[in-house]
Amino acid sequence: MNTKQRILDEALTLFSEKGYANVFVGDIADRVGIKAPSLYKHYKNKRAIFDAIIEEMNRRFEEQAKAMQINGTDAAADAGIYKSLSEDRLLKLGREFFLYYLHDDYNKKFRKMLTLEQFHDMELAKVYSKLYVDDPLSYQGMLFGFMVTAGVLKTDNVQIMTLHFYAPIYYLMTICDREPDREPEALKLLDGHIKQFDRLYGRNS
Amino acid sequence: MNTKQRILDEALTLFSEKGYANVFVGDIADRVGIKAPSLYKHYKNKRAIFDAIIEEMNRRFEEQAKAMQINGTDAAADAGIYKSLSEDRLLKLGREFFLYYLHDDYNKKFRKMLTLEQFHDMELAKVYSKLYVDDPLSYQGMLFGFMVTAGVLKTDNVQIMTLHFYAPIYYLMTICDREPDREPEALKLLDGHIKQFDRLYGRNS
DNA sequence: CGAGTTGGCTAATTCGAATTAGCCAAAGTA
DNA sequence: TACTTTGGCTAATTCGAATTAGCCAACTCG
Repeated sequence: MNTKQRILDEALTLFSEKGYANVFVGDIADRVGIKAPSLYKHYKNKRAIFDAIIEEMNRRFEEQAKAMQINGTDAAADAGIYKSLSEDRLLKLGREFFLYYLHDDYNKKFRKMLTLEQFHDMELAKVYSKLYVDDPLSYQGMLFGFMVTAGVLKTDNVQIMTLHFYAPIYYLMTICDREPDREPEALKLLDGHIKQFDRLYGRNS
Repeated sequence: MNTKQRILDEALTLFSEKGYANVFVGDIADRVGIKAPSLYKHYKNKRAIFDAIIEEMNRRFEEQAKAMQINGTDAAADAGIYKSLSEDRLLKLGREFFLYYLHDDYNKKFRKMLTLEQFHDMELAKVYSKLYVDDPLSYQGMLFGFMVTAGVLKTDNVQIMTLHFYAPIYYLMTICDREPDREPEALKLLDGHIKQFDRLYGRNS
């Protein structure tokens, strides 16, 4: 009954593993448990499946953004919560963020798919940059801005500080996407990174 | 006469732009200025072209590694040169490294191609990680190790410090690969990053 | 010189994958 | 109940792209 959605899910899985061009309509159909021609009852053609995935991601993303904005303004109003930020807490937050993005099935697959398709047209490049480069940076930048105001972090350039926090996380994430075996190693580095970050920028530096 | 090499060059260009699966043998032939079937006088099939590109990269890389090893041991012997490292000099080095990797035609194309193919098999994943993740980190880690010894940089964890230096460079490089228009922005961030890095880890921090 | 090799070409051939045609049963609905 | 829609299937069809066959001119070197 929800075949239409199942098609998107299975297609995303396949696209994220092999890239759009290497996935056959028949592969998707197989995984859904139908025959290739049946798939055309739901989508005009292969490309439409891909486009629907991108659209779904946009939809999900906007929901999430809305939710985060609410959190954000709450947080701004109540800057007090940042004052209590200890190294342990920063560590926990960083790790949670990392593991969520890394393991969340939908995020992981979508990110891998976009990685493989990012050079195909400008629009996809923009989506990639937005989701994995610019938005995380500006969101974290906002949080760090509060923390600087609250005196928990010290810097005269929040943007660069945020880059110093996020770039290693991004770097480690790409490693894990490519070689999942290396996750333990990456997690160890992540901890080292955040601890060191706290030492460099934290209250008592 | 050097058609065989021209094929590799044009194929690399195309693969880096569109990915292996979206490039037709005829496209490559067109750019070389021959007909598709003629191409088979030089390579057994399309895959063999791809493999030859990878092999060539391995060859080039080993040459370069050899050259760097010589430089490396020289440098170790003469640690004095690191003592004179100023912020300006670090900035210049970082920027040169960045721009070289970013613009050097062969590096750029090969990196983009691997980006698109990295999930197709473990071997390619390994090549990617080696070239753009592990080797830069360990090479720069070595240099920074000397600098720490020389007292130019201060840290109790060279590996994390190196991650803090390299991850932003990697992050900015992926932006420029995806959206070349953003290079000016990336260069500004690069400068900010290196200056801040120097302030955080440099002699007078 | 003259046989052989090289590297190009045109004209097939093959083949795999996307898509269409057209049938049918079950579910929904007037 | 009878008509329509939905979503599945099998059997074409189409078509594009990789590869092969087989021809030929130019170069190579004994």
